[in-house]
Amino acid sequence: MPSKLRALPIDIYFPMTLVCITAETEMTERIEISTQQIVERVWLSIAERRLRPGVQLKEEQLASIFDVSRARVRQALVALERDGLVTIIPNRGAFVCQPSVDDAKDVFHVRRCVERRVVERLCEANTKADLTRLRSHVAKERLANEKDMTTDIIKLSGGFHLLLAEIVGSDFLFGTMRDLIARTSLITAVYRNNNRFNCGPDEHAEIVEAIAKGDSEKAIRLMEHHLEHVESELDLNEIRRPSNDLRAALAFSA
Amino acid sequence: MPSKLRALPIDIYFPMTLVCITAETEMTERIEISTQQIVERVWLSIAERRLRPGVQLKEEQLASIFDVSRARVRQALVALERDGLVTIIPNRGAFVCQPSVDDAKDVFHVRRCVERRVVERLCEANTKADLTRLRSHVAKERLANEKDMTTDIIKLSGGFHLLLAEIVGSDFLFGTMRDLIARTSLITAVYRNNNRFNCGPDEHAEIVEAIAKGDSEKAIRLMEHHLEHVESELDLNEIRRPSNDLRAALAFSA
DNA sequence: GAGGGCATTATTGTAGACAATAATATAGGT
DNA sequence: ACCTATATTATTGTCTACAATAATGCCCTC
Repeated sequence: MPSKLRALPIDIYFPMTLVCITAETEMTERIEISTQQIVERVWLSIAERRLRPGVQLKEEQLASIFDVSRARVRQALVALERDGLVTIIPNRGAFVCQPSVDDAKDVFHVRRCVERRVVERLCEANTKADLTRLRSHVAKERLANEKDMTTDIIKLSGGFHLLLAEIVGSDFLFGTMRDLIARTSLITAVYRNNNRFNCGPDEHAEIVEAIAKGDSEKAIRLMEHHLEHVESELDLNEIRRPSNDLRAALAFSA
Repeated sequence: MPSKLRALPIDIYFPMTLVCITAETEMTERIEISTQQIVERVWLSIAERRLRPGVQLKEEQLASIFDVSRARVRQALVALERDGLVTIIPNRGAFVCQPSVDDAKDVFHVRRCVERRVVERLCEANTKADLTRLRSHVAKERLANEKDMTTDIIKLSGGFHLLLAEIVGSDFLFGTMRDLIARTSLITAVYRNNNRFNCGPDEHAEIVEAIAKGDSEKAIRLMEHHLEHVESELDLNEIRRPSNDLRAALAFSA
């Protein structure tokens, strides 16, 4: 939410490699992992549905998995709680949130409201550079979809909406979108009724072109339709059983 | 933002007494102060303008002032950073944020957008109990204003907007409003050009009555006018010099 | 006298040990 | 056999000491 966030490229928020060992150094030499990186790794694991709602994130377990101190894990958990992805119960621990059906509707309602405004502002004012960024992003999404790279698909489809907010230029809106997308990921992870992750690149492409033409009315309609589409793919009855294999869930998917 | 927040009464977020020693117990007996309480105390100090932007919040200093361990202070600082009130620079420390003029405009823009929607929804659906709560809140504001109780005025004037969001019933909106109000407090603390704190109770009362009548158009107009009024009282040129007397700033104002 | 490098100091960051708490298993009584 | 009280265990919460880092002041050189 603070300005420093927006200054960084989108990819920083969704890094793929986290515990990486450079080829030059010995295997024994380990790269320190930051709090933010722990947050993002858990974020991704939740979004990819490897970490199920209700699972307890035990501090010591996480500490040993990431090979950091418990203190840093604690910080990361506090941050995740603020993002609405985990719930911390005092003296009990941190658990992956189990968003209710009402929570889901709430999030989608706010998204409709906020993204409508985002698209509106974007139609009023946008540069060629903005459109280039958007189109290149959609192209990346297409590629990821074709190659069936799940991790990338998740990162990029959320990233599209984040990119829209970033281009608008409001730090606060950007932060809000970030929150909303994190929650949406959790919600789709819990309730989605098919194998598609979030939203497809085609609908994104249409929105971009509407923005390019400055057709505010059409862009808003497309965005609303797009969000309704995502919401409609949810099955709001099924409740899934959580598994507790943390290590497997946090492992690399590739 | 999580649901448990909304369940609590508003006052929990703005407690007056923090380090309190009950009359029955010995003075030596000290009541443990929680992380949340540290957050709120700093929050209030910033809102009351006793803690100026740019001031460094040194961990050890805070720890000794509140008589808690540094670990707990650290947690509080992380939380405050999430609220956008302080900036943490690694290996340097935590500083009270210095919102730029652009930040200020950004926050007010989003507030106009969000609160417009809140009022709109409130006009569509509200119960007698809701209106009673709102009116009684405004009454409290009036009282605080008459008696010139600065701390209460700050708490309550922010609390009014928070209450609106709470009644709407969206957890996410509520969380967003909480963020916005925290930032607004900081902004008005830095840039306001007179001695009035935030917004007066009269404009709030008008808004409540418009909602009571279900006059959505008027309510929205009043809210927009109200926010413009608050914004217009800001002097966006003056830059004030920060002082470093932490202990005095965190002391009770009364 | 000014600028740059070095030692000192202040502050944050980390780790590990300990205390407090809640969940679980166990034994005893009805 | 089942419920309850107690002991055990697992987990979180907290504190203290130490390491790493950045800012400050000093001295030396040009």
